[in-house]
Amino acid sequence: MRTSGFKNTLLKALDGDVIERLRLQPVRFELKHEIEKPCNPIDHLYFLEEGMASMTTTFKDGSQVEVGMFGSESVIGVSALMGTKKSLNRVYTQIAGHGYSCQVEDAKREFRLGGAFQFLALRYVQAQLVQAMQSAGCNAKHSFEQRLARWLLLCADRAHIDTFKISHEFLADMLGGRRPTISTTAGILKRKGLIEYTRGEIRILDVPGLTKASCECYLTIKDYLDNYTKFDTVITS
Amino acid sequence: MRTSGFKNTLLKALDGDVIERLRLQPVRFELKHEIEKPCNPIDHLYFLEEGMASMTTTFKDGSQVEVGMFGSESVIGVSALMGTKKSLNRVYTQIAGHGYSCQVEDAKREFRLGGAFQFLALRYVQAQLVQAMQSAGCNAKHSFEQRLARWLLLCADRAHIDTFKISHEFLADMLGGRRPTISTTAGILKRKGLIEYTRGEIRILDVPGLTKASCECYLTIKDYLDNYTKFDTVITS
DNA sequence: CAATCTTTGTACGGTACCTGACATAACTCG
DNA sequence: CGAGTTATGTCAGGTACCGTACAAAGATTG
Repeated sequence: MRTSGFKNTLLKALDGDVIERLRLQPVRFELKHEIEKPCNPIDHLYFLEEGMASMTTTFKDGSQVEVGMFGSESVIGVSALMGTKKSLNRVYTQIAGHGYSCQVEDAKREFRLGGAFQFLALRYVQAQLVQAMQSAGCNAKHSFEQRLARWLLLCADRAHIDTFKISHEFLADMLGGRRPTISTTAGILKRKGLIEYTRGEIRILDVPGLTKASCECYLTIKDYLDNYTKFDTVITS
Repeated sequence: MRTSGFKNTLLKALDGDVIERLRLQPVRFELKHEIEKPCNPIDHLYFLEEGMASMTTTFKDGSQVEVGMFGSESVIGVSALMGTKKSLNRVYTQIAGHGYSCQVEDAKREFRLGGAFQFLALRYVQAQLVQAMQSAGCNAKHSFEQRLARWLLLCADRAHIDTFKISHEFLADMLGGRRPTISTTAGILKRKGLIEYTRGEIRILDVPGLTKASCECYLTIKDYLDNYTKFDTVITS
């Protein structure tokens, strides 16, 4: 019997000898820690075991919008394997947690072998692309209520928890809206009995209900993130 | 002296022996031809020499939003190299043109060699990701006028032309808006002297002016698409 | 426990875009 | 050249969200 003990989707799928070659180091991720800064060199890849991090695009005026989430299914920094030396976007911890780090050189060496690690890393890049593309469509067409519901559900799935510390202010930033809009929208979901919240903390009460309040984007992204390692994932609508 | 004669960024950058192994076939792309259909198997990669194609996400209600453009800098179907068997999105010709096709098996074989083709394909995937991520942010935060200007400029850059046949109806679909909104917005740009148009045809008159009317997303995406083959591209803001 | 800071509730005028409808103009084909 | 089709102009009422402001309530610090 071989239980690797990892919670991370990628690490779980890799053989012991690959894991050894990656020379992983345990890491803790504190709240609001900036894992990648735009234009800064990427020197480590990170595999989350617990917690959640967001990737955002930042505009010149300082505003930002979320374009992807990282949880225990993710690798942070795969773009380094794609030939990019410097990070394109900001990535930072939304929910504190822990995981493993790996030197870029070790990851690149393993990637070049063309085995399981390459396969999984490429599949994960594809998953990131799906997230970004679906977000692009979603942000153009769906209401705040739908998008807030989508965000809460995806966040809960990434971090495997139903209660998280997050302020309306931050949610507004993630969804590309204003804080008062989030407050009223969250109020609507609360009155519907789908969530409850107090100062700085939100709890999901009714997942099916919230799924119904969200747009199809939630399930599209969830399905892909849950199944991207499988050989021939197809998202059927 | 070695001039390959290709206009496609990737093909131009590849050695003759790689080109031979890819066993390219010339292809014409008719207007509104669907190059990839969602959930359909990908069996060819396409390298555009002239023309422009859009990738869109399609929602259950049939509406769609553009998430990426393909021009002479692109490869269509790279996700097949990332381990995906079936297309995730719709890709179709917006401006008729021509290029080359390549069997997925030939491309995969070449990709596995880990040489220049792999390098360039991976860089291009990264470029697609940048496009999708920037679009996600742009769709959330920028006005229709900015986004329309951005679209026209990117389209002109992809296809290397300043006049193209496209209806307001299609533009509305691309940007995720309604046709009347496009008509009024296009009217504004026309009155500003930045573009002119007649039934089904738009011409860009003033590129710097249109750039000013667009958002920063135009230059961010353009810079990346223009330079993704270079070793250490950094988008500095 | 008072002072301060952070987070949330709420209100209000303004604007961008939607929804739907109808009119007009241009191209296409018989 | 007339009929049908497709593309654009425009309008009017409605809604979602913005921008800003201020008040209230919970947390934190001295």
